[in-house]
Amino acid sequence: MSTIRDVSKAAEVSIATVSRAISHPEKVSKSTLKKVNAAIKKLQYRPNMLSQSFRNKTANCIVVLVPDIANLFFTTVIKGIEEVAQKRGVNVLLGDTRDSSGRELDYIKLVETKQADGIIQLRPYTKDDSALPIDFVSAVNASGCENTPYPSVRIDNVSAAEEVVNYLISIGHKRIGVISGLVKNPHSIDRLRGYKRALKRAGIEFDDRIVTEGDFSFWSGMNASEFFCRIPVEQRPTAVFCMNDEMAIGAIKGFKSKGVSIPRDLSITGFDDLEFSKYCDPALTTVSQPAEMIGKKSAELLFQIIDGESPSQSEYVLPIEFIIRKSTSVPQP
Amino acid sequence: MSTIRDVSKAAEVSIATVSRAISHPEKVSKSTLKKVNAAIKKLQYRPNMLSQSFRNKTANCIVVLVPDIANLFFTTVIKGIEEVAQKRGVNVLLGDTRDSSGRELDYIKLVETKQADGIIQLRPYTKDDSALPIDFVSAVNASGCENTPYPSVRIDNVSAAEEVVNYLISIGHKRIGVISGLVKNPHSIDRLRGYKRALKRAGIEFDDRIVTEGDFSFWSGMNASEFFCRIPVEQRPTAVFCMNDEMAIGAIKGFKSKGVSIPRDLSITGFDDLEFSKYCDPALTTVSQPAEMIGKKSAELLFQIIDGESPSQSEYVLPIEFIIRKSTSVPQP
DNA sequence: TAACGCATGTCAACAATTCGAGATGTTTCT
DNA sequence: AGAAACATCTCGAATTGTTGACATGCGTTA
Repeated sequence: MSTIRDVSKAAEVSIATVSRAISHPEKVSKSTLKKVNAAIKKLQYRPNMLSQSFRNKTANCIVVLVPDIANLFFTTVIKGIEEVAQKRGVNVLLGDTRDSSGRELDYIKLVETKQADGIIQLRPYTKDDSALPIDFVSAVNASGCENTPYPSVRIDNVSAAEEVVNYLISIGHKRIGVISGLVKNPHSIDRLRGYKRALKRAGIEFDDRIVTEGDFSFWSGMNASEFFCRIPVEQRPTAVFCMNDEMAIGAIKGFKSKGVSIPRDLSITGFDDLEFSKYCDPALTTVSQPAEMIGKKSAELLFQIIDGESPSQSEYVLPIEFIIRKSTSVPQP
Repeated sequence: MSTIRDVSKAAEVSIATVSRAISHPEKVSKSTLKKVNAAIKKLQYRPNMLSQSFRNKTANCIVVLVPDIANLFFTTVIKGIEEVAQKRGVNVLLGDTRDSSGRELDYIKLVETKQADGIIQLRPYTKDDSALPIDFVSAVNASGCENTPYPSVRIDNVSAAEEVVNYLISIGHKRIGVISGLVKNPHSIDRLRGYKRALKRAGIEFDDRIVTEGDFSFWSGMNASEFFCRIPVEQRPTAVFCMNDEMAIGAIKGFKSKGVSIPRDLSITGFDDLEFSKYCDPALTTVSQPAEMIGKKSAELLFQIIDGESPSQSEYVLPIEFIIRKSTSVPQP
């Protein structure tokens, strides 16, 4: 492989001139530029980015920590991140952590050892979170929750959940069940708070007997439907607030197989607005997150931090959209 | 951030000794090793990998070109790749190409500019494929097709398809339809060849009126079911060979909604064995690819190439498993 | 002719590794 | 005992590809 030295020889100029011809062509006379370009072409020269990075003390690479790379919501966020990174000529290294903090630490090591310039963490930060020693690295949290101790871009989970439940109440529901994610998960905590807030506002008492825990998966949604079917009809909720779309879709499938008609007998709402959610039967009423925008904003924020600019805001709360489709209706009398 | 120089000062030894203490501790006396480690700890020293990579002329990083990062089959292959790479201390950069050759070229540039040491391409190679100028970079093709002009790890699509169709014939089917992927796709081409080979062996004539083109998506499978329903019953196939699971599941959904019972009225087979395929109703008869093994093998192969060893084999064809579940049965008389 | 601008060249710096050489200590042989 | 041979450990210096600060040389203009 040819180096800048070979080019300088072939073009009969100094190394510095070649370097300038590449990165600051305006500082080089047209005739030399021509010579240099000809030599570059002839030798098929490609600047060694490794050396460049080394010299400039930046890796031109950021890491995105993804808990689950197959999750469609994340891939959309990543798309937003990549768009911004690409404009800057920065590579995006996807770190599939599979919810393992060991793997997460491995990726953080990349930043500590200068192989990457910063990190975007795509998971909610929990209070006792030791995984990310952020003091030494540039990091941004995307699609997390309140109280993240470092810069973040997210939605207001509390208000979003509240809006959903407010809607259910407004169309006449009084007993509203919940299929929660894992109860320790910050998203679950925030969304449950929103749920409670809406109840309180309407003067409905919270009843933990119609709240069940899932794990955000399709199957846990299906299981949860059994939980509700075991409740005597008169005590059974007329609507169920699911903390994500996957569980909502699982629940719909479960209820349908037990002869519960959605939305006639039971209204169901989701959270996330997956691609599939508008096609399922019935189309799901849900909360749409601005996933791509979350990605873009968090990348922009990270680059500000890497550049050493103190960002004007260190917490961006982006607006959500509540989408009413066919899985909700007024309760049967 | 502290450098090796700071450590050498703190430990009162030379830089060379610190370097050895880290990478060849057995060559350093115990007393110096102690001093050095103490200094490293005190200064929180982390070796600058960028500098290391630069010196060693390797980036310790490989790129995996993925057409669609949300595809479960690919994520399993990636898991296999990551496992092997991790053992070697090499990072895996996921390049989501979204089937754009422009993006693919961007990632190849990483190898040309030494930011990565090699590439694993996760898509079938087509004849007129200009995207990967492999002459200059270490590259391996994974889960592609026959006639890939550079080292590859794959299954035998032709034989796999043949095995499926042989089975359908063996249980009594004589008219077997096809839901193909895009007809120019090498996978479609190979699988269709296997289909034809099985027909020929059984003395059944090929009939292109019961072959329809999809695009490997759920929706195209559903559409295809309409295509078959429009065929008069007596000319309609008794079994349909789908070129992947997604389309098979779409087709099952489509047929069921039109009152066609699977497998009583019609047998359906898939290809890939997605996680979901054993849970769908009826559970799908399909071809299981050794996805994780494909990942592992291709990573091992790539590392051999990077190390300059000429691999003993440049084409690995891994065995598949044909899994008979509930979506196939003997045809109705 | 001094001052200036422009194009180009020289050289140091970046952080780590590695080779050859030197220093020190240990064993073996006469 | 003294010297030679050897082993072990450590160090200095060169090396890697690129960049940017500074220097140089040349022609133009005040």
